[in-house]
Amino acid sequence: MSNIVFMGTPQFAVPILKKINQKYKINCVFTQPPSKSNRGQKFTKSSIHICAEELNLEVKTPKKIDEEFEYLKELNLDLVIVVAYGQLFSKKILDLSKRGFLNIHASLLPKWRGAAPIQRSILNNEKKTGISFMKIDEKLDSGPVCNKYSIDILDQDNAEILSEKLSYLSTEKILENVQKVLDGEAIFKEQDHSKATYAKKIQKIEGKIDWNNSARKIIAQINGLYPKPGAWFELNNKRYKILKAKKNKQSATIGEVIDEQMTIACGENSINIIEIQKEGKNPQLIKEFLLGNKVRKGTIITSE
RNA sequence: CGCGGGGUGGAGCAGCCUGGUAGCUCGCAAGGCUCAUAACCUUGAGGUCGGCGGUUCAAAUCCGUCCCCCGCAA
Repeated sequence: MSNIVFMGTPQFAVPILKKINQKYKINCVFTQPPSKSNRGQKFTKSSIHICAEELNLEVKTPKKIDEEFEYLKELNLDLVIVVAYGQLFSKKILDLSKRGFLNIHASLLPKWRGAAPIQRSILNNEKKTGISFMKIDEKLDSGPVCNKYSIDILDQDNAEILSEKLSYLSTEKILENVQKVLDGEAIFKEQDHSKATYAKKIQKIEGKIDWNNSARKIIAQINGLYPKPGAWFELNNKRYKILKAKKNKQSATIGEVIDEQMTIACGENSINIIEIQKEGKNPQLIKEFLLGNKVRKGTIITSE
């Protein structure tokens, strides 16, 4: 019986944890500590935290992983599996596991190392992305890779859908990779560091739509930032988040509402809004939205 | 106690400030027009105005309280 610890935090990692739990005994699950968040500043547990409790697994939530050095050492670890945990590891910690720390990263490394690979790949209008199984070293997503699996990015893919697809792909491939690593049969190859690019954390301001951009770019922005933080604009001091949209060939003055369906002109072409959310309201299909919100043809939406 | 918006027929909203016959855009049903229609015309059904309590001759509207949804911020 191997000693395995799982470390992860967001929803993306949940199906993967469940899958591993089906086959292996997991000694403990590490995740980020509950933080004050959301409306009313309530303490919120991470998705993995909740899942681990449901699976009756032991949960540890150190602010800094080093706090649990002794605990991890006692476990006499064979393998640590890391999926979007959110902390870097020191050499001291990494040396505690015989087979190292196996990480799933949601990009085709060395491309898009870092925090937001899924969003960045869509924002950048890329055609494909994927997942990489790699061994963690001290630097950010720079360790050697043993397997990569790619997937096409479709026009209708937004960050949520793509995340689900990649998460699903990960669950399909996780067991065979874990087994190989445990058996010492996995072959890890050094990344080509000269080709590394970084997927910086998403900042909320990136969601603000600049209508001078092309429709293509704006749609990438809408899809890449769905559902959070979302791409938005302001009109009459209210914030409107565009959840789904598609490209339209018409063009007009930048930011102009071209028709009664709220098609909005961009720097190049225009976009048809499919789903929209006004601040304080639930998301609505554009048809429903327009029944109660009159946005007249000819209105100019500024990017200020 | 982080800031704020909202809960009104099946859907989306207005009305609330300045209490006094419940309205709009749709949907639905029936009929009409039409070669025909998602178009147009006529008629109709459908609402304890989130719950409870208070003020008042009278509360969707004012006051209190509770429940639920959401945006921002972190």
